[in-house]
Amino acid sequence: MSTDDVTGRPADGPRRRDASATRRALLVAARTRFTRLGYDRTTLRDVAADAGVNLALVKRYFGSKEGLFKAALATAPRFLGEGSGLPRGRAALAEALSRQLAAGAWTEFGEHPVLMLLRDSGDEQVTELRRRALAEFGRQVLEASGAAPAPDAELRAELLVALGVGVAVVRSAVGLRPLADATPEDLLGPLRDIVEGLLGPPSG
Amino acid sequence: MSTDDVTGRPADGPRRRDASATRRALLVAARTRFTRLGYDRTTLRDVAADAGVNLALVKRYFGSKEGLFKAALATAPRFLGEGSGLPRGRAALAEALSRQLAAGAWTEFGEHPVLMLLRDSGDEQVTELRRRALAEFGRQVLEASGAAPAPDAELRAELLVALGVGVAVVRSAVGLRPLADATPEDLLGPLRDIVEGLLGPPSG
DNA sequence: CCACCAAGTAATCATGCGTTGACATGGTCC
DNA sequence: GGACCATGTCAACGCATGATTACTTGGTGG
Repeated sequence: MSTDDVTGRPADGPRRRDASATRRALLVAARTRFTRLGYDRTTLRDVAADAGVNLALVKRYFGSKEGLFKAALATAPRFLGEGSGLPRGRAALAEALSRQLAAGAWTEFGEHPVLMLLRDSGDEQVTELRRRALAEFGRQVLEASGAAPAPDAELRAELLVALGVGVAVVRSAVGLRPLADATPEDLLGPLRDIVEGLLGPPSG
Repeated sequence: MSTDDVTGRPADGPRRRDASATRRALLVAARTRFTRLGYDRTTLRDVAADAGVNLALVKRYFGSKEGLFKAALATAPRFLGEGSGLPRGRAALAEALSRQLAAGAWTEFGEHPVLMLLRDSGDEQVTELRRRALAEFGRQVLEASGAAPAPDAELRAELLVALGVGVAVVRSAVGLRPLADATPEDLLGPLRDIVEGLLGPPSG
């Protein structure tokens, strides 16, 4: 398998015996490979090589491949909002969405971070983590949109989550054009229309 | 690995020496496992066991695992439209979408067929197939929606494709609720709003 | 300077998997 | 019935990979 040079390794200077740096290097390399290649196609040997570190150290610091994967997953941003929550109002929501979806600078992941979130290690615990992360995002959308208490408001919010997931997949993993090449500005108009259509007439 | 009994094997009667039936059985088993588990976690031994067939026969009939995968992929429906194209008009489009996305009876795939389409074997040729299939779907959407010749009409159509992909992923692979439990009727209203928001005021 | 322990290394093990080739068997046509 | 080919079976190989163990190295505190 052994795909080479997925990440431009930080070309570290002569760092010697720095445990936390080693940990960090492994994590960065792991995120990139897991995000791009998925769980199975990511080999510990490649990750260790990318990190410039001995293979056995992933056992020392993360216990196992699964442990490394979960640690990498735990560093995934909350997709949108990044903890700070989504901006209020639908126009702002649409804009935040378009920015996040079109951003190209995911150096820590190599691709859109939501792909890391979708990667499957086969562990049910991981599936649950993913579900929770996306549900949380749905909640933020619901809240940010100043939702009318419609009975299907939650469903509509999750459709927006699904849209975000789909766009990330189609852009990063499929490369469908023109979607894959669209800039935040290109995306903004259509996304605004979707948000307004989905969530009802503008309210903020 | 060896997950067992992913598919309720057809409990075939004493079929003996029927090449085409063997081929078909392998294909059905392969579709289910590939769709549910992905390429890497699907083992030929499990597929053969599901099909009630000897392992070496996949070499005979499909040459290799990659060959089996491509054959399985080739049987994936065109996602929507199923060759016949999408119904004309936006209301009909929204309805077709909601039906396809909410359908539960994908016995040949075990999950929504779009997941099969997203499965990655690492082969670039497969990526291209996928791109083509989704692009084709985008074209159908564009055409079915009686698009105004807006400069970003294509982009908007592909956003609808992305939505479909995202919903399939979030429903089948993530299990986000309430989205995962939504019926076609539940989906219809919100989808209609999205379609109309995205594609402009109703025109058919 | 020395002892000690964390950090790092190298070699090896165990296993699961795709692939392969040699062999058995059934059905069909002369 | 016998030859012949398609169909199906069996056992094994080779390889990649995750895991593990025994060992070395370096720096830090006494």
